[in-house]
Amino acid sequence: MTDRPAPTDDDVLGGLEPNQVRLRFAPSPTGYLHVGNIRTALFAWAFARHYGGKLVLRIEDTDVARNTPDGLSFTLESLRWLGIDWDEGPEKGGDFGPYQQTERMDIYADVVAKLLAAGRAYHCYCSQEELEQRREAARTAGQHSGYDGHCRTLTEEQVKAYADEGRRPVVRLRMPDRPIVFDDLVRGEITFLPENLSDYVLVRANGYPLYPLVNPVDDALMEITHVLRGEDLLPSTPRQVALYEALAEIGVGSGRTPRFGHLPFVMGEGNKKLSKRDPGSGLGEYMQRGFLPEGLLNYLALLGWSIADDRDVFTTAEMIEAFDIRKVNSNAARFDPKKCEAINAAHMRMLAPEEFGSRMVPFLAKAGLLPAEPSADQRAVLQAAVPLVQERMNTLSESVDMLGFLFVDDAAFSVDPDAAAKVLTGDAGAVLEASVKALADVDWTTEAIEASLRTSLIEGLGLKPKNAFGPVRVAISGRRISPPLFESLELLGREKALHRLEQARASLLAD
RNA sequence: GGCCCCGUUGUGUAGCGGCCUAGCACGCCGCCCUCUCAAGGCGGUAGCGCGGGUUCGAAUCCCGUCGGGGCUACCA
Repeated sequence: MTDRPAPTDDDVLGGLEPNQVRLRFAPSPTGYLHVGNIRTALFAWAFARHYGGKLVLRIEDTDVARNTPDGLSFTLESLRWLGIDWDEGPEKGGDFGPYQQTERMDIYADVVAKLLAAGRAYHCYCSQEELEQRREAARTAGQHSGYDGHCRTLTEEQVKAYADEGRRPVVRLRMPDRPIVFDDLVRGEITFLPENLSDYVLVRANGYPLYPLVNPVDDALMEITHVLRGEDLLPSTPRQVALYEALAEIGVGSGRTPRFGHLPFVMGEGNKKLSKRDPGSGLGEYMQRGFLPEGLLNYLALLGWSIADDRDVFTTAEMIEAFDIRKVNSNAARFDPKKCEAINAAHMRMLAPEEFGSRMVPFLAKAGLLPAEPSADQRAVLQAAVPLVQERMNTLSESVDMLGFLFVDDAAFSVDPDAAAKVLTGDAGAVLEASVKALADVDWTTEAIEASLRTSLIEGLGLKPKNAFGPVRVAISGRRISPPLFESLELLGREKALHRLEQARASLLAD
C-alpha cells in the first residue's frame, strides 16, 4: 500500500541487513503449545519472515521436571499444525546445533570455565539458609533483596575453609556496577539501576546449568539478533544483558547483544495470565474442536497487534507482509473465546469449497460417519453439502451435528428427543402424512421438492411455513437446526427421506 | 516490602497535539431478509482510571496519584 520508509525499519534492524535477522522460539518441551506460547512463536515467525531472516527452534529442556515423555513431539506437532516453520532446529539441523539444551552441556561447562577464568563469574559458598536470612533482613529494611555479594571477594583461605566444611559452590555472574539500559522493541528504553541488580546463579551447586546461563549463551552462540518473549522475562533482562557483555568479552558468540521485545501477556478469566492449566489455553483443544490454523493464528495476532484500523481478518501471508514489531501493543490482552470463534468462522467461509469439504472429513470420520477415505459417492454428497453448511459453521467439528444425518446408518439414525418433544407433537402427524404423499413421486430436485411441499403444506393445509417445515426438518435431520431443508432432502435421497418421515409419523401414533 | 511493566466502550484494538461531537471488530440489543440456524444488510448500546500541569488547543506531551500485572529461587 504505502512504502515503508527505510530509516524507521533500521531502528528495528540496528544496522543489519533485513535477511540477517535471526530470531528464535525456545519452548520447553511440555506438550502441546498453549495460546500464549503460540502468540510468541507467531510474532517471532512473522518478524523473521517479514524481513526474510531466519527462525531458529531451540528446545529448552534444562529443567527436567518440566519435561514430559512425548513433550517434544507434541511441541513440534503443534508448530507443524499451525504452519509455523523453522529454518534451524530439531528435524532441520543447522550450523549452530545441537538445538536441544540437554545436548549442549559440555558447551555450557566450557563457557562457565572461561567466565570464571576471566573473573566475570565466581564461586559462591553461601548456603540456602544463610541466603534466606540475609534476604529477609534486607526485605524488612525495605531494601532490594537480591544477593548481597558476600562471596565476591573471598580469599584463598576462606575458599579453602568453606571447601573443608564440605560446601559445594554455585557459580554467580559478577554484575557490573552501572545502570543497565536497553531499548525494548515494544516498550522503549528501560533502565535498571545497579543497586537493584545482584549477582545471580549461573550454575547450581550440583553442576547443573540454569536458564539464566543457557538461554543467553545459546542466543549468543546461535547468533540470535532479536529476542521476542513474554513480559514475565523483563526483570531478568538486565542480567542477561550483563551476561552477553561478558560473553563478548571472553569471545563467545558474535559479540552482539540481541534486541529484545517483551510481548504483553495473554490473559484468561479475571486478572490472571492465561496459564497452561486453564481450559481454553491448550492447542489440543483447538485442534479437536476443528479450528483452522489460519483462524487461530489470525485471532492470536490480534492480541497485541493490528493490521489496519478497519480490518481484522487476514491470512498469515498478509500478516507476514504487514508485521511490524514497533506496532505491537505493550498492554496485556484478554483472550476472548467468542471473538476467536468469530475470526475462525470468517476463515471457514474463505476456504475454497473443495478444501472445506476435505477438511471436514477427519471430523466426520472420527465420529464414525465416514471412513477416513470416503468413497466417490460419499465425497460427492459431502461436496454437495458444502454450500449448505460452509457459512453456518464456526468450527470443523460442527460438521458432525450439521451433516451427520446425511451419513448415519438408518439403524443408527435417531431424532433428538428434545426436538421431537417440541416439534413432533400431535398435529405434526398430518404434516408428515401430507409430506410423504407430496414427496412420493415428485422429481427429486430441490426445486420440485420445495414446490410440492409448499403446495401441499402451505396451501393445502394452510400452515405457516415455520409450522409446515419444522416437523419435516426434525423428521429427516433429527434436529431442529439443520442445513436448508429442501436441499437437505435432495441430498438425503427419496428413499431415506420417505422412510424417516414414515418413521416419525409412526412414532407419533405410538404416543 | 523492593524493582519493573501496563491503564481508550464488556472484550480486542485504531489513534502519535487540531482530521475525535473518539474509528473498526467481537459481544450484546433491535429491525430487515427468511423453511430452522447461520450468513448478509441496517440501526442501537457503551470508552480515553483520576488530579494537576504544558499548550491557542491533549486520548495524544510532563508530573503526581490510584488501579492492575509481573519479577523478587541453586524454575523457566
